[in-house]
Amino acid sequence: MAPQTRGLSFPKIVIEGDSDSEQSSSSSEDEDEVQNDAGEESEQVDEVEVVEESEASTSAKSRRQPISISLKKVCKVCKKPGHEAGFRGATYIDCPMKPCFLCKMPGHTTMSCPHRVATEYGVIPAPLKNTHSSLEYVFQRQVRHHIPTIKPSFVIPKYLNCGVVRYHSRRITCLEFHPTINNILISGDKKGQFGVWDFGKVHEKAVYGNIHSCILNNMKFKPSNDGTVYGASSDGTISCIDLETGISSTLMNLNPDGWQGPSSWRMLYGMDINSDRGLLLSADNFGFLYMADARSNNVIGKPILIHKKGSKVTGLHCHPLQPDLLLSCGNDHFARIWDMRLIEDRSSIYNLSHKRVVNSAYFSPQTGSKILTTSQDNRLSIWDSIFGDMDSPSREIVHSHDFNRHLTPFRAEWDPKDNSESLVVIGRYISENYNGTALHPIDFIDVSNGQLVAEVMDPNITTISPVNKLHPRDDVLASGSSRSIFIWRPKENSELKRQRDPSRILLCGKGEKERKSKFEDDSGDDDFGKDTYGSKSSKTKKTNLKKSKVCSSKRKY
DNA sequence: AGGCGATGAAGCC
DNA sequence: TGGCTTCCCTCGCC
Repeated sequence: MAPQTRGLSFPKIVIEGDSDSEQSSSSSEDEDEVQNDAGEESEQVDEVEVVEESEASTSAKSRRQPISISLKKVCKVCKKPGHEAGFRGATYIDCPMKPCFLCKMPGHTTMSCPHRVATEYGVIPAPLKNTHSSLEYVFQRQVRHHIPTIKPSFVIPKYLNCGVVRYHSRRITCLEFHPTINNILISGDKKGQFGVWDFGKVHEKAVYGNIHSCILNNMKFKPSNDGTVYGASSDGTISCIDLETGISSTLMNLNPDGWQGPSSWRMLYGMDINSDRGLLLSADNFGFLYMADARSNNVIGKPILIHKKGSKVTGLHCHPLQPDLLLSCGNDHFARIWDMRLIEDRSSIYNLSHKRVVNSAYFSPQTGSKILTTSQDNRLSIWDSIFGDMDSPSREIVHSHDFNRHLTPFRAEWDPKDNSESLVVIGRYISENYNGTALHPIDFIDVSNGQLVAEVMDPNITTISPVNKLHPRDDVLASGSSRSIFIWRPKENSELKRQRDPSRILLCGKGEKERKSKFEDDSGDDDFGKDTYGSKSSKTKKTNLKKSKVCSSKRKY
């Protein structure tokens, strides 16, 4: 990470001997070092002590002491000696001086975090569901525990079916399934490029690069014409794209005068369509909501301040059944509910408070009675309008998704097919050691009880998958990981041969020809896993490959 | 293979 | 409020 290297790039190096202070401060870990050094005498000579001190004391010490260079290893996180944080093999060791990286509470590290080891993964029980008497407790524990849940088990698309590697030239920022044609997936990236992919035919794909000039934050199909897609971008425009031709027109432009500096450059993030009212809604990085007529494509009215002035509105969602309700979320740590009939500056009817930035907020897809939010405090929150209230979430689920730079923000998404409105998918930031490889799974969580239903991953995909979308009709998951897109299905059986067909994993971008020819060489190989997939080439992961039987190739995704 | 940087928010003064 | 520094598992390029 850049800040780490920056912090250590110009250390003051003190050349000193065994000063009194040094000896007295030596800890048990220093003793370990001594033991190690005893074995390898040559290392002792090369040791360099890295200390942050003033120039004066540095020169004074160097004058006084005979030259003996010693290197004391310090933790790269807290810069203190005695322990080290970082990857050991494929397992990340936390700095014990910092709060837990997962739940943010002090006193333990991620390794021993109760939210990581509990069977009910990361669950904070709903406040209203707590037992109030011992009798109730006995009932809950001994009777209710054995009552099976009355709902069908979830179908999890957990097998990698096909993918396009390096499809986009920058990281994926959004994905949408076509509302009527089953195998069409559209995608947007950080550069503003727009992709259309027929994952049924795998090879049929197109990327259009001249529509937006920077991040394509959100896309929506036009309800009255599913051959048209709207796109909201950080270039401040909403585009109207024809799916067949890739030809687009600009519906809205918030920066008609071009670049006048960062304080005036408007970027559009959240977007949704209210088909009952024929409205296209979008919101910007200064807290304002914009509306346009979805039929005439004309902008309607003035911008309305819906979040803290100057703060980004990260998402918008219209209620699936009640056209008068709108949900928004933003950098002001709130998700807010609005009545479209009365909407004006700061007129929200509910404000759902969070501890950090809210990445997304969605009504449950069928009844809209629940709200799911993803916040950068590493918690998913469920707000239940029937069995709870809007003052506090009816459930919070601790889940690792708090990385806020260099990755597309994580957004927990409902499964639109789940009638119980409880299955949710979200990518995981923190990695786990799976057979010696550090992987970042895509998590399926049952928000009715907080349990982790499934962790979806493939040993060949070592990058984080922040963008995930479940198909509106089929048991299909689309995931966006870095510049690549993957399709997952629930069964291997009949798909097995197809899945192991290398031609179902397309390689694009730089080195495409070379890679393709290599694939052709490999195509005769029965053991697909051995030679057609690869893994990361970083130091930690390379060592892991020795242990991993599957990942033995130099090639990577 | 290692350094670099694109980036965004929090927290401090 | 604004400027500056810091920040724990990125990722791809040079």
